[in-house]
Amino acid sequence: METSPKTKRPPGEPCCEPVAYPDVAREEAARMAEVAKALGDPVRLQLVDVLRANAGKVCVCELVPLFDISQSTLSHHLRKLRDAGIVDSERKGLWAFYYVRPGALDELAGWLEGR
Amino acid sequence: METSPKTKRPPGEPCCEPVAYPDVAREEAARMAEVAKALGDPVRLQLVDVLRANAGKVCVCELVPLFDISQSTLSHHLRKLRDAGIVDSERKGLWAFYYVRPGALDELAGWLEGR
DNA sequence: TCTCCATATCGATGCTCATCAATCTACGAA
DNA sequence: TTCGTAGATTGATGAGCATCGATATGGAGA
Repeated sequence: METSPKTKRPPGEPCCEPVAYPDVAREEAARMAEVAKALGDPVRLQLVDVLRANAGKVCVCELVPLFDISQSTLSHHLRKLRDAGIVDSERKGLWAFYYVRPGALDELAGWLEGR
Repeated sequence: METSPKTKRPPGEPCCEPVAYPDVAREEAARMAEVAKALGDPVRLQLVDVLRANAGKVCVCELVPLFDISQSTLSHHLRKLRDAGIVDSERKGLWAFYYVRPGALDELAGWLEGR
């Protein structure tokens, strides 16, 4: 946890129970935070929502008209989601089909539910 | 959904099923994205983890030594979490006790679980 | 081959973020 | 009222982000 004291406990009465170390480890927290960060944009969250509702059937050309952003910006968001490991894509000829990777949201979902 | 076409469908065969509108509305997506964004930092995610594990018992002076960041940075993170509606605080004398607001994570958790 | 189309990438821009040291604000105790 | 302490705020800085238009890539069809 890299615990290096920045303030020393006052000599008097303590303010609360001993100490409270985080249950989740650094790497675990880093992984989940990365996923959360990728979902921390309304467009990307809705993208995941659409992709999840239409598993493997949505191509980018159908995604573009759903949002008031340029095609290049949408492509950028899809890349962010892919870099976070949330989605992946498959090309068929000219078109690219995106889908939510199975289990990609499980760890974060589980933690949010309180394990 | 503010659907204003940026590209026109080609006249030939369609690439996929009609269209796929997002299930989650704009405001819903914006709310959940705000929460996700606040959790999109490893320190903040671990902060929520600690606070949740020690409901109402952890004061800031116990939080500071857990992370390798300055006191002012920690305070900044706590404020972000409060602004996102995830945590709240209560002062007792010199000390401030933070806690996770009940139900604050429910909407996002529910969506992640697939409703 | 040449051309058109879907998608990705690039480069620029303005905004937001995480971080720190320094300072400010309350409050408790002496 | 004076002093020390817990926590918040401020101001600065460098990094990262969302967005765009323009351009590149690469497959399909003529």
